[in-house]
Amino acid sequence: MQSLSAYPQPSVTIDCVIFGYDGEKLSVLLLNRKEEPYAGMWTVPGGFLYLDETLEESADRILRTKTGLGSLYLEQLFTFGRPDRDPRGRVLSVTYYTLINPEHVELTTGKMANDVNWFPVSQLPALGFDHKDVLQTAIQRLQAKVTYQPVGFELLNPQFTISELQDLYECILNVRLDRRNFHKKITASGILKPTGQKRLGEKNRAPELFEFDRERYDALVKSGFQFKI
Amino acid sequence: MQSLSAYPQPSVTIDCVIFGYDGEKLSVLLLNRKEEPYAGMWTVPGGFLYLDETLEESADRILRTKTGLGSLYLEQLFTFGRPDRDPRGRVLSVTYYTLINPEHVELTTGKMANDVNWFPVSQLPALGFDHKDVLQTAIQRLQAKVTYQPVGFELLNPQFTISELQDLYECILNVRLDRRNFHKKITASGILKPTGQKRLGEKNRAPELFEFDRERYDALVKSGFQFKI
DNA sequence: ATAGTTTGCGTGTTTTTTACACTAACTATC
DNA sequence: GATAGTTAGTGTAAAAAACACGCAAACTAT
Repeated sequence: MQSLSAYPQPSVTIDCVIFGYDGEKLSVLLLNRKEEPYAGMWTVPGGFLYLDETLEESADRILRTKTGLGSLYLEQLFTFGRPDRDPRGRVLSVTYYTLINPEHVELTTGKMANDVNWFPVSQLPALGFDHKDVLQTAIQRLQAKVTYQPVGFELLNPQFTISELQDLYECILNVRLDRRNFHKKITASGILKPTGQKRLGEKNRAPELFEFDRERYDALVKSGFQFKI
Repeated sequence: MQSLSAYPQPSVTIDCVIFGYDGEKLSVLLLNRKEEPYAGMWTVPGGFLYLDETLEESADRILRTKTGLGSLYLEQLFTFGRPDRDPRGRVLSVTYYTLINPEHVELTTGKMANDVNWFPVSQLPALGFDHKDVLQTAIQRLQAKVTYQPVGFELLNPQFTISELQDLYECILNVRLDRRNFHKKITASGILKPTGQKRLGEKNRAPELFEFDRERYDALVKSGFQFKI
């Protein structure tokens, strides 16, 4: 059995695109780099893979260390591998992405970075490495995914109104949807669990509060159901 | 600027799932391994990444060397990275997949393998490494993709009949479609270019021959068109 | 009580999907 | 060269889904 060291070995980083939705706009979490290369520039949080951890474990560790976020549900996005993408040498980047509600988490700037911050996807700063490509790929994937799977519920409070959900969809897809048809479609889909409660206190009719019915959703998926907006 | 060698480096292989459709069934190209680990078992064609080539260039080189196939349109599938997936040590696998017509290509068994052969996806042999997972992921991806993008045309002759196209879709998706509705839908989509010719010689009405109109398809995609079966 | 606002429900219209019938065109055979 | 057998191509009606709205109900502010 031939030894692995007979073959040249690249370095591998795990980079994570964290999308955030604050009720108004879609943002992404970026780190300001303290070290070369690209010191002072912004990048998606990432770090080198250790040899004894899975890709997902690595992503979790890196996010905890650099941003204070942990236990996120991450989905693999793409592996970037242009030979010149890192000036230090050959570095592959296995990327992951997820969606969170920025108001539900607390950020901690790890000691490797100058700063950690949210940027609206419509106003991104200059990015280091090939992270512009990474973000573009992530946004495309998110848009594609959101139309046929109920992602996005993580971004809302556990109890939310249909209008809040609609705002989220409009924001991610960058479209405008008819309020009444959205209401009909989403309630008919069977994945919203009515709580029977209302949100009072606003200066108009109190909307009903719903929860995402994951059990029901999983059951529907099993029997061939396809979520569609 | 810190050196890359401060971090442990895994090995990286590129593995390719080559689907083939011969007019009847969906198959996949497998190699019988000559060397340890998993000598004598079947795996998807793959090899180690060199440091000066892109991931796609690597895939192309590996396929040429091991199967004789070159210049295929490959799409990235997933990166597998369980720490125990290779007994020799930490090896990531960046996987690619594509679809070809086995009758249009000639296979060459590289000197690293005992044999190269097609296997129907419904009758797979025991597979080395985690290639069972790789194939399962690839089939799922292919099925998802084929429903909203016109992949599959590569598997047919440049000129094909609508029935041939339908057979292909039924085979990949493993469903049965109504002949007349399929005909209507696919001709209405505007991505088939009529050739005005017919295929004679069979013992029934001669069907019209079509070509895939890639120009028209690209134009449609640009203006927001979504192909759907 | 009333005005202002947003929610929830209803309804008619258009488009898409589905199911199925029938005729046309080709080959093989007598 | 007529006829049977087979698959190709077209049509059409019903069902379902998508779309475009109207309107009353429910809440707050005044």
